[in-house]
Amino acid sequence: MSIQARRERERAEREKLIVTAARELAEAEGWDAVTTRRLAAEIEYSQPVLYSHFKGKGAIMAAVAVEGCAELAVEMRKARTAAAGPAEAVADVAAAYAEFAERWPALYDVMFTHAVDLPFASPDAPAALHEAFGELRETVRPIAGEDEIETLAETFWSGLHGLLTLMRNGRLRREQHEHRLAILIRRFSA
Amino acid sequence: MSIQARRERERAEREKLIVTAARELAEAEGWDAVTTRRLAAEIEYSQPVLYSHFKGKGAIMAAVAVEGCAELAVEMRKARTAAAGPAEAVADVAAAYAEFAERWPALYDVMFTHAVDLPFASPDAPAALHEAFGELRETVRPIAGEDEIETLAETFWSGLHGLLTLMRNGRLRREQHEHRLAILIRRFSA
DNA sequence: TCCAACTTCTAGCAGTGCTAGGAACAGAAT
DNA sequence: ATTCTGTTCCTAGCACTGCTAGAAGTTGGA
Repeated sequence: MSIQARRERERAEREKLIVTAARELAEAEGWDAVTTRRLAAEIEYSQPVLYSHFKGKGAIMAAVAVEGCAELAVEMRKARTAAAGPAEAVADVAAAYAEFAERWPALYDVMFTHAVDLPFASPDAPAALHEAFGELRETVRPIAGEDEIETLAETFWSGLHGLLTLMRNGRLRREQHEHRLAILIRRFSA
Repeated sequence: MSIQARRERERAEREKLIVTAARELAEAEGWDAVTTRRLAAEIEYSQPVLYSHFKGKGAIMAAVAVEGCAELAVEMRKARTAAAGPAEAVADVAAAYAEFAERWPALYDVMFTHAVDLPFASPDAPAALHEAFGELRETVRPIAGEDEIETLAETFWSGLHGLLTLMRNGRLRREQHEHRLAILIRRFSA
């Protein structure tokens, strides 16, 4: 029994290692650099080992995405609970979201831009996804007015997401980022 | 002279053919299906011909993106000039934008999601890009309040872009689309 | 008819995600 | 101590990608 337990533990560690290596490599050199060969070399195993853990490269990316969602949820929760009031919470959570996306662009991409096949807006989405969205929902709850909360949260999220993605791929003037963020927050807090 | 003119004309036609074929293939089967081999077969020439017109696949995608921007600009202008007033213009242009993105998802992707290397938020961006953004700018001008118009346009655009992209890759509940659009418009028209 | 210039194609490179089949290893049984 | 058995792992290879060098073909003018 014990030796099988050790094996399973080691397997789990290696799986974690794969996800971490993929994430770090993506963050350092972009997702294009994350090839199965390169990733295999990074974890010092051969390619087929990856496929004994994950169905394919997409599944590895999905695992990274889920990890990212969990961390984003933590960041937003910290911002929300530390805020002085509802209006400040909106601003602080938005800032936390933007900082997260700016600090981990590759991670952010795989979470919300790349087409990883994960159930998202549905009950059987991974818990981390629900947690992250839940933070947004709780943040906008006090400023909902007559709007349906869940839908408002989706809309506010879209605003943030649009700002970040369009800026990151060069569609928006970078130096206006803070101004745009302020406009979005003001228009949603009113 | 004349025969050289004919050759240049034929070359231009073939270039147009490449762009059109790429666009149609992408729209029919997604950008993953747009390989240089497939595209070459579609236009009934060999692969290297593509490279005599464009620097690479990325340049072909960029050409499709520019074409898309021009069409989007036309759609938005129609919506804006036909609107009864400033508030209606915002709603109608937003709707036109959303409909465009929904009708041509692959085209929309290459315009604003894929990392085609085109200058965007800069003076030397293609004219079509300026026209499209100009429509957004003119639309929000009357509702700017104390916000800087260009920056407000960027922010409103981000909202629309976020709504469309997050919905299209499954991050948002599709059936709430109209509600989210209404919330965005209301929050920006106020 | 020959030539020069241009156009277009064939064939190939190095890289991708993924997988079949065999080698090497472990622990258990003799 | 040795053989057996089942698992783990790697080598080698598939069909594909974007891209390109160099050969083959075509064209219009001398």
